[in-house]
Amino acid sequence: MGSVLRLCSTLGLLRRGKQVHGYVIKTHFESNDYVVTGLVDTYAKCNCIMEAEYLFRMMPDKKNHVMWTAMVAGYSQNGEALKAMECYRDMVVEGVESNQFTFPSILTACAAVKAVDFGAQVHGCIVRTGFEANVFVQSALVDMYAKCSNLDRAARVLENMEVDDVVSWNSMIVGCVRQGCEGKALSLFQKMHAKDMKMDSFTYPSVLNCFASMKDIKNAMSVHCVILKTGFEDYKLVNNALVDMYAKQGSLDCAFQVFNHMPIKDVVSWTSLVTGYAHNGHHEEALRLFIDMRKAGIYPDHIVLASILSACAELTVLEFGQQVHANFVKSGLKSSLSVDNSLLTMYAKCGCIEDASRVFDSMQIQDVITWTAIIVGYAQNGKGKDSVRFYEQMIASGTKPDFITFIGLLFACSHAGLLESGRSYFASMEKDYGIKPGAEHYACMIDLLGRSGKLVEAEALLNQMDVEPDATVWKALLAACRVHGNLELGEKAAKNLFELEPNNAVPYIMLSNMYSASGKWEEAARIRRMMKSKGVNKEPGCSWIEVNSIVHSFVSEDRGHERTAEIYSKVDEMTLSIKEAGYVPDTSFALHNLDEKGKELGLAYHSEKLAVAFGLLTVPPGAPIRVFKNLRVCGDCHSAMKYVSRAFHRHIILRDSNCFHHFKEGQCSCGDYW
DNA sequence: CTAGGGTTAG
Repeated sequence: MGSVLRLCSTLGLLRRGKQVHGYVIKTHFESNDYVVTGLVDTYAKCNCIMEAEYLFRMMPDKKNHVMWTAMVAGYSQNGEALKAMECYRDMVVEGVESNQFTFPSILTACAAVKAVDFGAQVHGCIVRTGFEANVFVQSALVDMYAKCSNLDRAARVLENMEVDDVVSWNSMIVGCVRQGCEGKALSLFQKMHAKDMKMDSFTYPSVLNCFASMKDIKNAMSVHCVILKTGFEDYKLVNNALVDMYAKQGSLDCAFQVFNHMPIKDVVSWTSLVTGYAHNGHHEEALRLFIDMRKAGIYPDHIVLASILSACAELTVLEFGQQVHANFVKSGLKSSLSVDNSLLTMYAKCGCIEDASRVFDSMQIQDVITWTAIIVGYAQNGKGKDSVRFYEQMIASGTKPDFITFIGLLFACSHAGLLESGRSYFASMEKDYGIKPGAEHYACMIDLLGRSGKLVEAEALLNQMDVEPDATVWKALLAACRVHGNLELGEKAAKNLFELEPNNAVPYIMLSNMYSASGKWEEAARIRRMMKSKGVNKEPGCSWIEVNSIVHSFVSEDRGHERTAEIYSKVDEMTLSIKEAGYVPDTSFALHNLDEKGKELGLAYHSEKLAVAFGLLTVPPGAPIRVFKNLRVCGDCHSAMKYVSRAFHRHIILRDSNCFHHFKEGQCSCGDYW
């Protein structure tokens, strides 16, 4: 019976194991130590930890050390590290001695939950009982220390080993990679070669992972050759690591090639490709691959869901994201921090701050990413004061803010015009949390100071930066100069932008407009000519709206849509009724070389107005109209939208290149400052 | 009768 059970446990044969269990009961062997140990082990290996636990507990008080070990191992192998530790503790309390089988199991459990203190105590017992020469015990120690970020102690155990054990070396390499010590990992791998150690199918995934984070394509390709030569190309995990490594390098063709040659692909293979495409900016392709994965019958896991939701967030495709959310709920997968964080971000980026907030409220635990996401989300949606409220809650909850949190927080302060809070948070980040401000933080501060009319202070802050000002910093300064009519400083900012972003038309247009506004027509024309001669083109303004999963896009005075006639008469109806309510077209946003009537006509059919009119025609009453624009919304359109939201009792959400505008009952969430 | 290591996200 013992050998049959051994076979069942090794092969994971649950049904045959249950048959043996029935036979054990029939033949009254249910109190035989050897037999019950075998059953405990079989059930544990078949992921039936409850049954294993039941049999273990039903045994009379005195259980031998082998059965205890089987139970500890069972918990550990079923991902119940804490229970494994509890069980081991009970074993020690009962006075049962551990052996060379017990220690590796309990150390694995410690490694899984990074319980380095518990692990170190076990290490003490190992030394006391003389098991430290056992190679299984040693490798488990190396792995435990490495996983608990204690590379030094791991290395010490490794160095004291008498044999060159590939398992221990593999563990050490993985530990180094996870700690960001890729160089150490690589030199270990080279040492393995020098020692002529036999690599196995576990070595390659770790080493490839190392090359992936080092972006070392040359070495990676030669290892790929070795893999082919030594016959390791049939291992799924090796191939998954290859796909991931090539995808992370941006060599999507190579990644795809390896992927296509794999006879069996699992969710990890697909995820590596999906994230590879997403990271290289091909978000649509990532969504398409996700659909292909589902068609291939692969069920998504938490990781692929988190990636796909962040692709949805990047593309602001709300309906796709909602479907992914719905499928996640239906799938019965347990909710997880990473998926919830991605859902939260997706909703916030799509302008659904209420849904983002609902996700936040539903979460059992929040980490720094959660808090940062909600802070940024509220700020992007024009509710900077709520962001600040969440930041204070975060601090009260004991979560430490990081570099990114402060970008979100300062962004919130600047968009809400919270000058004093912004100043004090900016000072606090280095003083209280030791985080050195980066260009991103300075850009927010300069934006905040600029909006508050403190141009002198903004310039002073720029001059005292200890990091090189990047384009975002100069853009913030330029925007401030435009609002406050400071030509001289504006020229300086624009000139820096011409160099940093030579293909960006925005600084040319802004500077030219600033010249026009102060009557310097010659200068304005000169900038336009300069722009033309450098071949820089203004990106055409474009707005779009998603209705029933179809995207309808419009440019200014667009007549290409099949319902053009209806759309234009809706725009005219819109204009007429908001004029009655007091709207006056702001012709300062129109072209200069037209008379008043011509200017007004030029404004009337801007892309965002066409998209909103289409929304009024197609989106059911009561539902919000969500429009996206590639550029900043024009001032006249912004004013018109406020009136439309009141006259038509509609919540209009317009996401432009800068932020979300929530128009409701004649008001905009941005407070008219954007 | 009982034991150790690998790949995917943010």
